[in-house]
Amino acid sequence: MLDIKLIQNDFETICAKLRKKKVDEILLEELRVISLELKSAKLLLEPLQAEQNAKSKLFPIYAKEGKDTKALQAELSDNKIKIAEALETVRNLEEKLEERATVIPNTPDDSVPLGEDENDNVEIKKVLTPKTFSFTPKEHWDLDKEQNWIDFERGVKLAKSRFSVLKNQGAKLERALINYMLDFNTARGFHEVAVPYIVNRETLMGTGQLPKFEDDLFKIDGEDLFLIPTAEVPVTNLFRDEILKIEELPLKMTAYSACFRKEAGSAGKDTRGMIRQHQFDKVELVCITTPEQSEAIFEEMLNCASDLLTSLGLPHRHLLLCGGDLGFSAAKTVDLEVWLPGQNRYREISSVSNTFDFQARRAKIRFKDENKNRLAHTLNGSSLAVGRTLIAIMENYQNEDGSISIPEVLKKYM
RNA sequence: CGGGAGAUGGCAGAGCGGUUGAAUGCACCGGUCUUGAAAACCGGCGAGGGUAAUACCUCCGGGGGUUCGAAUCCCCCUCUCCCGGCCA
Repeated sequence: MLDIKLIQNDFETICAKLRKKKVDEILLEELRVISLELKSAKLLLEPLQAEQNAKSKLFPIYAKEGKDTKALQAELSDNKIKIAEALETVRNLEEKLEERATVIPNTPDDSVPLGEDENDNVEIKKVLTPKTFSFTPKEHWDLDKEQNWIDFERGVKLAKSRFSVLKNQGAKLERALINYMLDFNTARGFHEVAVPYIVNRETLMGTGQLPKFEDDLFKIDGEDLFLIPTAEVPVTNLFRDEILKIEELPLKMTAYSACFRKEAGSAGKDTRGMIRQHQFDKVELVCITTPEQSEAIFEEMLNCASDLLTSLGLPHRHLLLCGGDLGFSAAKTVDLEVWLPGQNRYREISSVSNTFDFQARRAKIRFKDENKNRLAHTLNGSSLAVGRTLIAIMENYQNEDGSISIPEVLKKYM
């Protein structure tokens, strides 16, 4: 959530920043007006409450002195009605403010380039050169005809489209990748956690998926519970409503989880193969830091994911997302795109984001700094999307006879 | 899913209608003492809003109600624990 004080005191700056994310200024102006109305409504309410509190305390004193309380009681009964009215106004405004503030995205960092969509993202660097094949490399679904690692048809039978089944070496490679990734991350000081795949509304509010993106989530029928779209949600919320000790920071965590996404709005996109599924595996990095540390930790997370790809021998590039392509909660995001020789293009395989204090404000994740409670910074990044890594290995490690080699680092996991 | 008990500050745990935002203990922070540490003693120590700083307001699981006044009384919900059933 945005800092309402900034809306009140530095409106122009917020507007300028959110222009990068194409947020309608009218929404912000509305927010500003409501917040000011709320402020004055409270100024009306609080003296009434103060009076009620002070005068109510007179009753035991009057009783001791044997004084009559009739008049006082009448006066306070009257005041009570005024309080109820003023309170009603305050509550309505609070509700309105909450409703509007929670759907405004995070402000982009100054380093975020201007741009409309993914075409305006800025390539920072390429890592590893794609190898040249002496034959025409196949796409993973063609390779699979030979390998029989992925069963697309029966995935659909069991659930619906965009579900698949892994078999044989495919299933084993998936498992090997998860273990390898977790080991890689823990060697770099990230602590492993295993979290629930089903979370409540508050948790999803905390990281920003709700209230705005409910349609993208699988909801449990009859309960106010949802399947997680990423481990970022439960892991970040581990510290919701907590005040951490500054010495504990940065908190560096890594978690494997299955992820569930409705992929609403991506009809017709990536319908072939295993690129875009309703259920996929991912190993995630989540950090909670002080504002002072967050920039450095962001680089550390990015390097971790990039080095992981390098260690697997997978060529990739770093893309700095432009304002138009930034996610709701992110202030800054670098995507990692892996080279897929079969598709002859780079495809997203990781996304590392710094949300600054946006999620921390929503989730009330603070730390104590010299007796003061300050909002923490939260960061998240994939390291990596497992299914896409599997595909990348298939396509990059394919041989002319249709067989697939296993990357050296994974051999001991197979 | 059935029967019982409960939810209070970082933890433990009082309070059960009136200067109680909350006793006490532990933990924590500062000080005295000590070569240093421990012990002992003194002081501080929940969160959010508001203010230049005070005042002041809100919060005792969540929501509603009774009252001049609620942590305390009533209703609903959620969660936790114990007993039984079911089950990885």
